[in-house]
Formats: sequence, C-alpha cells, structure tokens
Amino acid sequence: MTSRGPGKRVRKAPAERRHEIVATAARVGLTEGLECVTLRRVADELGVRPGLVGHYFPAADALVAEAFTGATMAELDGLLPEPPAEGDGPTPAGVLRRFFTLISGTEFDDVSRLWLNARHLSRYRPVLREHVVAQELLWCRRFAGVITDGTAAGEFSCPNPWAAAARVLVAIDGASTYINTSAEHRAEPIATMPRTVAEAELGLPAGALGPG
Amino acid sequence: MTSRGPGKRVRKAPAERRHEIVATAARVGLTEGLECVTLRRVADELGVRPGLVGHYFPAADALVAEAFTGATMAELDGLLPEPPAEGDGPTPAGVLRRFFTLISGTEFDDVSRLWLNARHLSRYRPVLREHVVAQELLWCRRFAGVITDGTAAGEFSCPNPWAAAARVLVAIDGASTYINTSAEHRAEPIATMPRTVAEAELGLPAGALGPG
DNA sequence: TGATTTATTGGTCACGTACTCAATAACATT
DNA sequence: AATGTTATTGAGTACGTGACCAATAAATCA
Repeated sequence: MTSRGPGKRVRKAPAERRHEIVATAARVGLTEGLECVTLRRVADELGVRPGLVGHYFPAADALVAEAFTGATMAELDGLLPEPPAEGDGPTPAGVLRRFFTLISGTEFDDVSRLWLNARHLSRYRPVLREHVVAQELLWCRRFAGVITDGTAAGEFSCPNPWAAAARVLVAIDGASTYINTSAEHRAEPIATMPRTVAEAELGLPAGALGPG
Repeated sequence: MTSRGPGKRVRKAPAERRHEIVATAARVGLTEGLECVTLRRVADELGVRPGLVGHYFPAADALVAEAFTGATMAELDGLLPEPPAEGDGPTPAGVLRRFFTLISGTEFDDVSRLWLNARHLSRYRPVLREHVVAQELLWCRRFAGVITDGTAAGEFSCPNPWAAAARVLVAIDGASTYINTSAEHRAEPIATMPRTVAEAELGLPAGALGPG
C-alpha cells in the first residue's frame, strides 16, 4: 500500500501523524484483532519505522486502547447517531429499526469480534480496560437516550430507560458472543433475540421493530 | 509447590502424566487465562522441564484446547449434573433454581472469564475453536434436556426447549460478558436478567426460579 | 541565510514464546 | 542380572515482541 524507498523521509505535523497512526491502528484492530496492533505492524502499514510509532506511543498499551476507542466510536456514530440539537430528526422507533437492521448485517461481525477481543484483553491491560468501560457506558447512555426520547414522544412505554438499555445490550452482546464459534449452529433463535427483548422492554407488540 | 532437586527424575505412566499436565493446564487457564497456558508455565507448575510437556503436546494449541475443555466440562457437571439414568433425581425446577443460584456467586467469575477468553482466542486457534463449539453445544443440550424434562413433568410450558435454552444462554453469556469491564457499574439490571428470561421462556411466574 | 528544534531513522537490547533433537536415566521385561 | 524401551532432561534454534537511544534530516525560526 503505502510504500516509498528507504531513507526517504516524510515529515508531518505531529497531530496529523498521530491521527493517522491511530486510524491505522483502529483499522488493524477492527479487521485483524487488537493483538495485531503492534508498533511494527502499524509502522509497516504506514511505511514508517517502528521507532516512530514508539515515539508517539511510548507505551504500546495506549495505542491499543486508542485504536479500540477510535473504532467503536466511529461505529457508534454510524449506528446510533446523536440526535440533532433541535428540530426534527428521525423518530426514535425509526432510529431503533435502523439500528437493529444494521447490526443484523454481516458488516457488523467485525465489530462483534472487536468487542469480544477488547473485553477479554481488558483482563490484562488496564489502560484498555478504562477505554472499554467508557465505551460500554457511552453505548448504554446513547441507547437509553433514544428510549427516553421515544417514551417522551409516547412511542414507547418504559419505566427505566437506563436499565432497559442495559438489558437490550446484554441481549445484543450475548448474541454476538458466539461470532467466532457456534454462531451459525444456532443462528435462528439467537439472531432474533435482541430485537424481541427490545420490543418487550419498550412495551411494543412483537415485530414492531422488525424490518419493513 | 511441587519442587525437587535438579536432575532428579520422576518417571510416571504416560496416561497419568498426561492427565496431570491437562489438569494443571486447566487450572492455570481458569485462574490466569489461556494465554498463560504455555509449555514453560505448565512445566514450572509441575516441577518438570518444558520439553516434557512438549513431548506430550507437540503442538501447544492442543494443550490449550484440552485445558479449556477440562475446565468447562468439570464446571458443567457441577452446575447441571446429568440426571441419574432412572429413578428420582431433583425436580427440573429445583435443578434450575440451584443453577441460577450457583452462577450468581463470585466463584462463577473465573468461569465467565474463561469463556470470554476462549471465545476470543478461538478467532486465531482453530483447534481451540472446535473444542469451544463442542462445549457450547453441550451446555445448550444439557440445559435443553432439563427444560424437556420439566415440560414432560408439567412444571414448565415450553414449545421449543432447544431454542429456549439457546436464548437463556444468550442472556447468561451476555450478562457475563462485562466481567472484566463494566460489570459492577450496571450490576442490578444485568444480574437479574438471565433468571427473568428463563422464567419467561418456561412460562413461569416472575420469581419462580428465584432464591428461597 | 544561518541556527534551532524535533520528527524520523536505524540499530540494539532483553524477554518470552514454540519447537527440535541428541543424550540420559528410570522402569519393565526377559 | 542383563537388556530394551521410553519417559525425561538439557541445550539449542528461530521468531516476535516492547523498549531504548544516538544519529540524521526536514521544517521552522531568527
């Protein structure tokens, strides 16, 4: 990809270089796993010497953590966009319908793998752990916000949006847990569960958040 | 632990040695993580040279996979014992009550970590992957068996035990996914969910599978 | 234009891993 | 008691990792 002859130096503004390092690390982490996010791997990807990446990230843990946050933050904004400050965005039910449609696609598989990856790796890497906790709470907060909006608009009936969001996320994360193993063996009962749980939590009839 | 002077050799029957290697690997994997299951680590634990472990497991992947199966198999038998061939064991509802009580305890945390660990690692290690798939299906089958028994006995009402078991396991695995990260931040809504899902799936009133 | 800062290079270091293989010693068999 | 089998050792290779540091060249500033 990015290759140039040896010795030829390209000097960039620190902010720009740092940003492209994190972006590359996020891409590697998302597609190949966070343990592939190493100084050498990212450097190769950028056509740069490992020492340079080490210069921006003296501790490799920080790079892995930022890679995770970068990838999941982008994904969250794609799945559950923050509602516009004022005026009329899409209806909460519409937002959720779109959300459940998107996470059913195979494009979401890499994201499932990334979360699984990060949650396990957090056992050993405290810096990553903090980032994962922050993202988990952010996703929950974002989802709870949609529920709150929908309840205010009379679309949903939900006494405790935060707890309901947490439970829907349990279903989503539980269903995506098998992504590397027996997912296809039990596809049918598993895949439909998150949407069903959401409908139950929001007091909606079965199928209300379904496609079409 | 097991230490003896250098050079002193203890020669054991292959079956016995192999068994103690797997048992040690299972213990290390359960308490410290499957990436700590290395030839050297297991050898140190046994007071033996790394080459010996390598002799029994020419590929380290196989050792990790067997360590996982050993640990989860023991756990399953502790949580959901296979019913006696004939005669009267405990009632299915009683079995499930006991099950949900046990997985609520902190002793189950290591098991949660192990599953998370194994499911991620399966991404890279095909041998482990097969073992994890087998265990996932076994747990599901075992759970479905209890549901089937309870339905036959008139305790439960469940049209599809296999699918119901799969969904309850989604709730359990989803709830335990946060064990290394934000588990304690959202303990309340998350911890109660598996039992609630089970009660709904089995047509039981809320709290029917609760403690006491 | 000359001086200064610093982004970038290139190399080294110690560590831990799996894997290989010849030599050895404990056991079993005759 | 001698022999054969093999479980076990000990040393070695090759690889990938994070961390460290002096030298260098590109950009900026005086």
